[in-house]
Amino acid sequence: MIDLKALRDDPQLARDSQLARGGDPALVDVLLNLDELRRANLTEFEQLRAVQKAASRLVGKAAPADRAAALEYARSLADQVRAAQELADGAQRDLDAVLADFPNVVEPGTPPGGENDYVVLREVGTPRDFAAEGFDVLDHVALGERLGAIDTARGAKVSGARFYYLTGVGARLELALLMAAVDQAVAAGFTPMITPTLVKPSVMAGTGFLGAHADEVYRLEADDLYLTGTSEVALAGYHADEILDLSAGPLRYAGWSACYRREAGSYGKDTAGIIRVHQFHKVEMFSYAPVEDAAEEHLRLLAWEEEMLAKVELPYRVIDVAAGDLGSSAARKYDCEAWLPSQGRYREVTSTSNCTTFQARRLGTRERTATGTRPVATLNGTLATTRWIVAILENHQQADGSVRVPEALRPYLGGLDVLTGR
RNA sequence: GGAGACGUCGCAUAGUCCGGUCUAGUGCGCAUCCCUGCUAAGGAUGUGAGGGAGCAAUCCCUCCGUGGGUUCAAAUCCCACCGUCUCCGCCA
Repeated sequence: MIDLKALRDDPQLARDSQLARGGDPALVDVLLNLDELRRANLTEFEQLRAVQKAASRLVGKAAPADRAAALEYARSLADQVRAAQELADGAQRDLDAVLADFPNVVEPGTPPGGENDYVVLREVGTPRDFAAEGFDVLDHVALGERLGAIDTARGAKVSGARFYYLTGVGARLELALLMAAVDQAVAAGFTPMITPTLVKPSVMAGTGFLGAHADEVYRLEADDLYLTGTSEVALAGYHADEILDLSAGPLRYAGWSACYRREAGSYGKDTAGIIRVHQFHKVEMFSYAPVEDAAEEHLRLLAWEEEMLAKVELPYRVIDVAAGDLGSSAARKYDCEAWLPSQGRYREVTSTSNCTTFQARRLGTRERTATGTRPVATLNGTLATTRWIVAILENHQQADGSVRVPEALRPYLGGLDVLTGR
């Protein structure tokens, strides 16, 4: 939900945002009109209601002789009050309906346009020249098979397409990677969390995942619960309806969870291997920050992501995602994309979003300030996921089909420095 | 799954039977000030959230788990739901 007061103060900002996203700027004026109507109706209702309350109290206090007259007067007001209330409620509903679908206002400076209009901020590390090294690149599917690390065939047998087993060193590599991520987060001051992956509709809606991409989400009809695609949802819901004290700086959580995605509409994309799957694991950073600090915190999250990528020694680039590709809750998003030798291109391995107050308004997460309370900013960013295994296997493969383990992960693999088949 | 108890403005509680004086009381905690001269005690005032009017003091509306209903009037009566706790059963 966006900030209506800010919208009143500077509607142009929201119009520009809509243009950058490829949305309809006229929607801003629809919102303003609905808001004005709502406030007028509410004032009307409140005035009538005050009269009614006074009249009702009079009935209770009236002397027996006056009681009948007082009662008659009080009764005569009831219909008007009811009508005014319905008007006010209706205006509120109309406003909420439009507001619910209105995406966050993008941060000034965000590249306009759609999926392909991202701006590359930097490239870090150099992709290996496998031709110069004298061997052909294997993709992660082949490597996973050789190493006995990934079993997609049996994943499909048991659960269907886009499911997989991590086996042997594959399983160990994932645990090592995620543990390394948790440890890095803890060292940086994050509170580690293992979160619920089934959440209520209110939490799912509050985080903005039931907007345009609602069909991406698994829903358990019988229980009216949603399977989350990221621990961001549970971490955002954690402080719902709470008033936080952020005077000592942002609250930071590192969530570890399984993640579930329907991948509807991605038929034919990344069908092989484990790049795009229905279930995976992720360590996610999540920050609650004062709005003034949000942009700065966003860059810190990005820096922690890059620190983690450096640990696993992957070449990557950082992109500033264009407004139209942001998703409804984000005001800005940076992705890190690791180089995939088998595809000869960069693929997303992290994503960090500044949601400003969009989620906090819906979830009722505020902070106390000298003058009262106000919504906080929420931010999230990937620290490691199952998909990283793809990049690690491919980038660190050796001529004999074995895979070198990045040094930072070796302690988590009992000192193992090379993954070999068996 | 079965039985019972309970959900009130930070925490703890009063209020609910019998609707109006609840415009939600009290204690603790907290804040400011006063007194005191000091690892004490006492006193005064204030102290939930959201929305709105006003330069301001201040005032108005909504919220007593959630949503409906009855009524001139609901914390209080009715219905449904959610949650918590205790005991039992079943299962990791």
